Amino acid sequence: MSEPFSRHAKPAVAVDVVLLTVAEGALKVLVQRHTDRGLVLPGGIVRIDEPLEAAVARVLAQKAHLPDAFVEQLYTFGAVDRDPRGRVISVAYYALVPAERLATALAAADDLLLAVMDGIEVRAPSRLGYDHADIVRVAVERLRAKIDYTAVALELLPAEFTLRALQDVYETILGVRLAKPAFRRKMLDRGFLKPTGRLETGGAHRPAEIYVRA
Amino acid sequence: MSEPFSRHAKPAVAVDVVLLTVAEGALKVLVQRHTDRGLVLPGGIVRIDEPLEAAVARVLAQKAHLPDAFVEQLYTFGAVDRDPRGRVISVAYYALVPAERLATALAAADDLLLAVMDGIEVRAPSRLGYDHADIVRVAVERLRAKIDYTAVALELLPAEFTLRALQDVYETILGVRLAKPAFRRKMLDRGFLKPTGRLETGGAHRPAEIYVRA
DNA sequence: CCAAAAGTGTTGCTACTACACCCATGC
DNA sequence: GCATGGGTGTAGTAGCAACACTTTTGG
Repeated sequence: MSEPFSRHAKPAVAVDVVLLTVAEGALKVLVQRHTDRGLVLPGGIVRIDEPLEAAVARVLAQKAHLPDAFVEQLYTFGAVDRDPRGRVISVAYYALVPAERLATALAAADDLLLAVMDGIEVRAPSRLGYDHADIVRVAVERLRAKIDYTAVALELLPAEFTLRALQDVYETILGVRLAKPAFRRKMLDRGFLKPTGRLETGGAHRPAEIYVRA
Repeated sequence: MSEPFSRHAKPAVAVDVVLLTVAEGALKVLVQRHTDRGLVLPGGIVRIDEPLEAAVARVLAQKAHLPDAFVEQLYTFGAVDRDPRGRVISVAYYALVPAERLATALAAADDLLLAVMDGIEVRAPSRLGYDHADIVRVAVERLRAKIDYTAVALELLPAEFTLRALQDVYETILGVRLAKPAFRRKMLDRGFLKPTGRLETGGAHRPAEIYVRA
């Protein structure tokens, strides 16, 4: 692939990934320790012959050992001074993954951790570098908006789940308590879910039915 | 501003603008004649020290003599082969403008014209170059989605307008006929509109009240 | 008075909320 | 049996669509 418009100095193009998951009743973001910038989102420079989605997949595979995940483009951040090293335009993506799928990656890489969200702000353990807190904010706002007219929440759960688990995901993301009967009926009416007929076991109460994605 | 990551070949970054307007009962998009690519969207390369929104404003000012307009980021298109001259990543924006504001620009520049939309596809007078038809499709889908939970439609009308004119804009964009009483009440209940008390004149029928944005 | 379009009132349906209740399990 | 959480039924309400109707202008 040739290099066009080479008379002008060019910005660098990066992708940054906001990988969100729900664990222990909280929304969390995958971040990585950066030597002199504190915590930052996983990301990387887009190669000259690499599609944007391929760059995202590469970042996810390298950093989080995730060969596949739900990924969607979020927004492109292009402020001139967002990176002190020079002009870097970042095409941000967000990814949704069930918490279980991150366990091995977190155990293997000691520079990765899950930062806890407090509403739409990253709270623990510290602020993010660059404009990455802004990017996370936009990602959570997008997720909150999408959650109640699409089935994206299912990306945060394993293949089989109960309605209670799904409701917990909604309540965690939206930061509100929802009424159980209304939630049940809304979800079932939409047709995103399919009952398996099988039941959960182990609780000291009536076992819940197990659902899968329709 | 320095140039980081200069060991690698970099993609060029461009902005492309989908400027939409409603005129003569049709949704139209501003396009420009390109010497060897047919019709294309107005756009330009982002300068090394220029924010993305500034590049958009520059394009709109140069091409359409619009110093200000409603503009929102749409999506970033990064397919490797989308431009045969080389790797160009395009951050697409859409803009909404009342048709009257385009009259002078269209009269002055003979390489600009308004292509007519047929649903979400550009119809007349011919196909667009590059992947610009895809970009327009995404823009119209976004507009259709936003129109019924935000006040963006008002950007397509002059400062003062009647409910009938607003309904025409909705019907044109969505491609459906709407019921007048339902439309009236929905718009008024939302609080986007403010009645002026003044009435339209001239029609051979009861004059309509004039509204402005709330 | 008539045509045309603006604007209103009324009814019925749908969807969501709130609340009360019943069901199945472990202990 | 009791505590716990899963699951259902029902009644009230808010929003929206359909339809019929009234109002105000020009001719």
